[in-house]
Amino acid sequence: MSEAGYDFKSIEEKWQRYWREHRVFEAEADESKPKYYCLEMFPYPSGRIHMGHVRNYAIGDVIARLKRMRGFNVLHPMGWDALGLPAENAAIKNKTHPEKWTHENISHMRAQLQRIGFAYAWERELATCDPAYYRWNQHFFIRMFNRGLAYRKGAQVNWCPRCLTVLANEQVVAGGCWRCATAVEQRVMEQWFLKITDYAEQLLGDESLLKLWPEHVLTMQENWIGRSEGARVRFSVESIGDIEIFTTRVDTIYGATFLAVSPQHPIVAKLLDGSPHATECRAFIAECEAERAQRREVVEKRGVPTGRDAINPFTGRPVPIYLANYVLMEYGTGAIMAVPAHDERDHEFASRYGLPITEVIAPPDSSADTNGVYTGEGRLVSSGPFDGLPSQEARQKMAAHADDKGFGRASITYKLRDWGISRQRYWGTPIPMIYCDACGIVPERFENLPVKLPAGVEFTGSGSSPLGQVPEFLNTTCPTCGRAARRETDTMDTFFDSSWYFLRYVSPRLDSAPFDSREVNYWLPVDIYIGGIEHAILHLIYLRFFTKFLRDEGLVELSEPIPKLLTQGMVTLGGSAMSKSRGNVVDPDSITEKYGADALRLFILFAAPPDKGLEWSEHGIEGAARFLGRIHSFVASTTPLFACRRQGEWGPESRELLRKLHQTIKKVTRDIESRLHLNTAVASMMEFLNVLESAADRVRAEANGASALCECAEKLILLASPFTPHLAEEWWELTGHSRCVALSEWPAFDDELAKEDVVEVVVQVNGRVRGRVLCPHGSTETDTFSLSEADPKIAAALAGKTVVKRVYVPNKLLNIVVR
RNA sequence: GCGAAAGUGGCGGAACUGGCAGACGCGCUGGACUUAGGAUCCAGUGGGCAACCGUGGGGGUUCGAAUCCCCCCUUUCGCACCA
Repeated sequence: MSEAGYDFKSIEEKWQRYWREHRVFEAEADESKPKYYCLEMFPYPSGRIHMGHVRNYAIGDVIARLKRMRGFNVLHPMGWDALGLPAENAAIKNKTHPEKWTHENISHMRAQLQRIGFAYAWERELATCDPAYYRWNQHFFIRMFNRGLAYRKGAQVNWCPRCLTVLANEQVVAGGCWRCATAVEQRVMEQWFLKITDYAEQLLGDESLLKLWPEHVLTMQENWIGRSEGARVRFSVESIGDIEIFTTRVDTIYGATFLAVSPQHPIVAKLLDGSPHATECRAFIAECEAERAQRREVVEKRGVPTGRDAINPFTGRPVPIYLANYVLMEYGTGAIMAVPAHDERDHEFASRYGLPITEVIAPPDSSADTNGVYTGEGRLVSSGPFDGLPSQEARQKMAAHADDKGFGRASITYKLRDWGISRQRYWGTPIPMIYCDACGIVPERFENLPVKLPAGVEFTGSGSSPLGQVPEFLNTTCPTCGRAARRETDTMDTFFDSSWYFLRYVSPRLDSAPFDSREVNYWLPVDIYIGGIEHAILHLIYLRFFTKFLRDEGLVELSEPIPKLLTQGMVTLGGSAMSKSRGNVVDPDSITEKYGADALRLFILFAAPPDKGLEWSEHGIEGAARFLGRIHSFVASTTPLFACRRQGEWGPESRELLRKLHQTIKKVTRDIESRLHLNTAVASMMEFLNVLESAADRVRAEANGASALCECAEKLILLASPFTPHLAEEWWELTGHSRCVALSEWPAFDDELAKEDVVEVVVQVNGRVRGRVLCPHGSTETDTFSLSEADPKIAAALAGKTVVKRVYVPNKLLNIVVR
């Protein structure tokens, strides 16, 4: 026996074995039953399970277990996001192969998860590093290539000098690598990209199908996609050509007093050719490059004149062209029209260099203090034929005008860029492309997949792609012409792997296809997806994109795979995230060792609602263990009574207790199923136990009291079972049940039984509580008022006053307004 | 700077649609049992002697506000020259 008063260790082992041997949580498609697909984000096998995982998976486990007891055919799988950098870094450091390191971590972490008793369909476990899995990554990649969705281009990329690889824009956080925070450099490399931008509009539009996603996640995605409506307009430059700009405020174009071009803009070379300012410009470009390489934060706006002018097609007048460090090559067209009177950035630049500021928008409220810049809307002035138009109308007319005259058009621009997936690393999915001198870039044949990662690789960390150093891998023959050819040596971003794993779970061992469509049609969509908020943009945009691609390929019927999302909050200790560097990590194993898995699960669910942050507390878990000990004692004391059979009516004490029981069943059910407030579900079970304990002696003393106590014990065990499954099984068995509790039916609540016959109505006088009266349920306002007048305290508050008004909320409150 | 969310006892948090603020747990105080108690059980626990006062601060709407509206402060998280 332990401190807890029950031998959790052997109880946990016993039931974990039982569940495994009886395949209790394995899932089979069954058209005769409604399905429920409960999914949690699979972990990266870093080595150990941490508290964030425990919380994430405990939340999912309660939901999955409850749904099973509610009669659903539940799919609740688990797997491993098993490719990625840390394995390779460990390989360099420890001279172990990434595969070995990964598999050892998986074994350890699987055992940890099993010790916490999560109800997973383990037979469906998958790992993305398995060639049988990543084969389908390659398959999908080739289909994307064939569809024109995967393409190669030389691009300026984010390069992490520490991880020695390229990072997607999404993986650059505040100028640093998302994994190691090393300052990211810019390099130009040939890369594979996926045309996620083709789906920008759908990704936005289909947000309407995601009503059960947290609002802020959708907002983050919208901001990330960054749709802007505006216009593109071409300014001509004598003997050079056109410079196209993008603007959302074409209504201010008459106020454009200069053009600002990114130093990286391809036209710069032509602009400088023969320009007297070429030397200064080149120096400026070099400076900007140096600054960008260092990723210096918020630089002041600077620039140099190119000595050339461009013609504003609306006014026909020339404006000087500047190179400016605040114009991004990656967004829009890499060039802007600068309107200092109506844009703060342009204003700052113009003020610095003494450029003219021409006001063309009159604010609706002329008294508005604009500090020299008015960025709002208004009526156009000094804008030729467009004078007097309101901004919005002017934008339409001016875009149409540009279109008519052939120098521009209305246009939509997105912040979202194509997804760069090439990684110069070993431990990822090989990109299944072949370079043939005769045929060019050719995909591997489908029947030759998977292109497997070669075994004999040296992990030196020296920089270039490890796969390029393996001749047996690198050298191949062209699938088209049969001549000698070279393989692509880059591997895929691991977000590719996790973009479709939820589909693989439905048929994880299938060899002939990535997934069985019948199974997909049965199990999908995912009914609830639970994971960390940190994936709000990356993973959760990619998997939406991927699903739309698969739909367009005819492989799935869905547009959105996950209609309901729960983002759980972080687990903190001392107010900050647990991390090795801070030295504030609490290891789940040490907790299960000391208090048991059930206490750990219960506490982590009780301490805060799932979507909020959770502050870890060792004291808190003691409270959870105490609660379990009390149920254990109660169950033990009730066990001998289970032979009793009820005869006749419940006694008054029993009736009262059963009322509380049914109120509790109602609340627990609702809190889990509709509100996802698992913390209050636990609280109401605790509340019920408090009532149960204090009433037990009185109840037992009356007729049928023993039956009432048995009823309470039985239902309480069922309610607790999703939270503390091992003890619940043990109690269930102790009280004489043969079928395991995990497969038992969730208790139904009886509204009639739950209803109070007598309610306490709060009586206020002028909004202040002056007393409480006991009334029969459903009493009228008049009856309640009469009762109130009889109460001495209330009567005192009413004495000498005139009742002006009464507000009555049946069964709850009576407010008497007096003067 | 922009955007979003949140501020409730000593602490984590409850209060679902505007209707008893502080459920439940931790901690604390006192007591019981005990060789012992960091076990268990019982009682108490927002502040104030009271009337009363209390949900970050100030206004407002309402019979009634933690909840709705306006202004301010603080914290957290996103985005951060996106034209």
